[in-house]
Amino acid sequence: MKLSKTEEELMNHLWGLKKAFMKDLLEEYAEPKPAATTISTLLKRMADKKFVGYETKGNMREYYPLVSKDSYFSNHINGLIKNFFNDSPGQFASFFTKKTDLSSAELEELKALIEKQLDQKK
Amino acid sequence: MKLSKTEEELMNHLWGLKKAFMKDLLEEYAEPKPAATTISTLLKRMADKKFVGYETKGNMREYYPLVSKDSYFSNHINGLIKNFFNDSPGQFASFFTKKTDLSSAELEELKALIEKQLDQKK
DNA sequence: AAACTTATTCTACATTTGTAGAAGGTAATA
DNA sequence: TATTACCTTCTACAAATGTAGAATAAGTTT
Repeated sequence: MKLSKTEEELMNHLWGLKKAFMKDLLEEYAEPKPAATTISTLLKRMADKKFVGYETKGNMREYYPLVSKDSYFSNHINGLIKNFFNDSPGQFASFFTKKTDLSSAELEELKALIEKQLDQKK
Repeated sequence: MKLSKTEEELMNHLWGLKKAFMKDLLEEYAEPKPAATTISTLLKRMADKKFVGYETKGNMREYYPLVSKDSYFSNHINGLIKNFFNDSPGQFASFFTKKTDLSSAELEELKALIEKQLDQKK
């Protein structure tokens, strides 16, 4: 099961807030905000799909993610890589660094990260 | 406008072949292959969306991509980055290298690539 | 207790997506 | 030229998606 595009957007807000009432989530949206019922519908669908859980507090619910952003993304990206880059993360990585505009600072940071990973491999 | 998941899959085959008749595309699929009409429907929708063009040859068409895989992906990835990583490619990159399992060789390659990019920035 | 606020569920509906049969066209072939 | 092989378009339809009004429920305030 997967989230749709708009559900992903909402999920992302929820990841940011960690825990939130419907009202809080609605606030995250830029104008023009969607109708509150729209958010509710999405939350219900996401709860049905087991992507969010909630605790009932009075007449409302405090929602929280049931999957971490990290694990959600690993799948997501791996699917992408599988589909478009012959299942080769390396191919994807090189495409990525070539096609996105990273600043020098970001490149340095990334380089350091890679060196650290190389170290750990030994 | 965007391609749907299945359209993307078909597009990916087309990128691989560069030019192809419906028959050729159908062959790319693993068993159980979809119905030929299904592929035709998708091709028509993709043509309507201006993602593929074609040359008529007799009673059939030779299809070809109207957008390169590279540019399609830049958008795709940038959307992803915008949505989930605060619009920060660096954040995404570090997430990526941490979460995917790159081999030492791939890491080395990536490091070299980054160094080259750093050089060019000067 | 009445009125108000706010959230949730039900219902609804237009679009998009995934699939494919039926019908109709052209080129090659028997 | 009748048949065969393919292809494309038309039509269809179920499921998923994007949105949101109406109805309902439960605290909150007056």
